[in-house]
Amino acid sequence: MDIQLKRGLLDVAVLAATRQGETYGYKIIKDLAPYLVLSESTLYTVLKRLELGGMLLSRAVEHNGRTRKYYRITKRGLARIEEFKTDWQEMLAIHRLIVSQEGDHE
Amino acid sequence: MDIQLKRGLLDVAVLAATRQGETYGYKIIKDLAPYLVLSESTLYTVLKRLELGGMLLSRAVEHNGRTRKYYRITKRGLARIEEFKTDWQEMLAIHRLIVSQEGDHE
DNA sequence: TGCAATACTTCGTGATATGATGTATCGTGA
DNA sequence: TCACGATACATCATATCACGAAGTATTGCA
Repeated sequence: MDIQLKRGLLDVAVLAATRQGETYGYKIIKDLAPYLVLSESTLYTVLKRLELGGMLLSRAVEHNGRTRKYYRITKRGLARIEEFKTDWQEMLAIHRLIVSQEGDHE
Repeated sequence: MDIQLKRGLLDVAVLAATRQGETYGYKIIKDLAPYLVLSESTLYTVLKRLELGGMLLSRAVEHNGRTRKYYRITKRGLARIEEFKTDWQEMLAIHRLIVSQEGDHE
């Protein structure tokens, strides 16, 4: 689907994926796949951004010889989701504007 | 509201604003203002992009000594709006994922 | 032995929104 | 008359961002 459209949901969708408890990058990709296709480079960029913004906390764990980074959502992360819900109301208004009034012309 | 969220609606909202007949940049800004705040630099960038993509056609008209560019939506522009409606269904699915299942943890 | 899956990282690129700035006219109020 | 806001469009520099490509390293299966 349209990249631009996806952009607004990306961060929040990743945050939502961490709500059920600690999880890690590769698993998030698999979990979100049915809803949202995102590449590894994109996801890890998002995770870094969210951690820098204080919305996620990470913890490195040795797993089968590889490092796995577990992420946990913070209060600020949860607040970000709430903020999204408000923004979504505005999105709905704009969406109505776009799909409505089709019979107005001709 | 969140810039990233707005991005996906920008082009389509501008297209929708041209559906009621020929209109011009400055008027589009005023018309969309209640729903979507966009600066002049953003709007004219969008208009140029849409025209390059064959979704809008422009016509320069002398008006009070200044040039005014009137825009008209094309078939491709209308198709773009239809495409958006499909994408929106996917958006709704992701939105449900984000706002739902809140009771799943703790 | 080779390939796919798992798991994370870095780099370069292209797309994009926006503020700042510029050009030009008209009407209004001090 | 002079400054300012509204009208109207354009360009440039900047910062953000999604993503493909490529790299590193292990496990397990054909």
